[in-house]
Amino acid sequence: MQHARDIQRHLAGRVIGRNELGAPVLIAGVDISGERDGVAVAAVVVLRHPQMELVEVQVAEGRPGFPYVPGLLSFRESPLIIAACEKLSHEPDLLLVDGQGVAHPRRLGIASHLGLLFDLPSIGCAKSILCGKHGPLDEEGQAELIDAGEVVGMAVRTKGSARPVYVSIGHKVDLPAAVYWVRQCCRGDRLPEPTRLAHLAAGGRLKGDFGV
DNA sequence: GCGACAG
DNA sequence: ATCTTGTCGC
Repeated sequence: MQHARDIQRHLAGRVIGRNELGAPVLIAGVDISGERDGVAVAAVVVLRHPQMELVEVQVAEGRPGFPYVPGLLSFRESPLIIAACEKLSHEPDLLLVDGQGVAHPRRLGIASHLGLLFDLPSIGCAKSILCGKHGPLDEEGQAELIDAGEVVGMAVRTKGSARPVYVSIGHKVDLPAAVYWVRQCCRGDRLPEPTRLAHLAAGGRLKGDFGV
């Protein structure tokens, strides 16, 4: 599917890497579960900073109309995630995504793609690297993620001695702000609360149901 | 040509 | 993503 890659190269030029994020109050996290009999579940949760209390949860299920292809994740997951987000009654100030932002071969990972579609500040926080490499983490537990000579993200140790997560710009934020907010959202877990809870919700294991 | 490869 | 619990090591 070469066309999908052309779309990414085109949209990448629209990503805003300047920080337009103030102090977000409503932070949304999105994630999608693996298929069950061909059906996947997308979930979006909205938390209120700084208490990180759950404000809203919405889900949407259906058949991913696109296979998993490294680099084309958004074409597989975005439709269901968008369906779930359209049910929200709360408009988030920031979107946290389980996946890469611009730390992507064509600089348009799913976090950037969703940020553009919703015209919302977004941040990508992935559990592993898609492209790029980095040296040892510094005293802050961080190291720049570099691809083709460009700093595309940051490896960030968010908990104890656990392996780092990979933070990158989604849209309308800069890297320092992205790293700052990911750290702000981590509550004793390696992954930020928004995406962690979205993951649980997508798997139908979010305790204390929210009318889902 | 041979690997690497978000979820 | 998924197969899968307790266990070895610092």
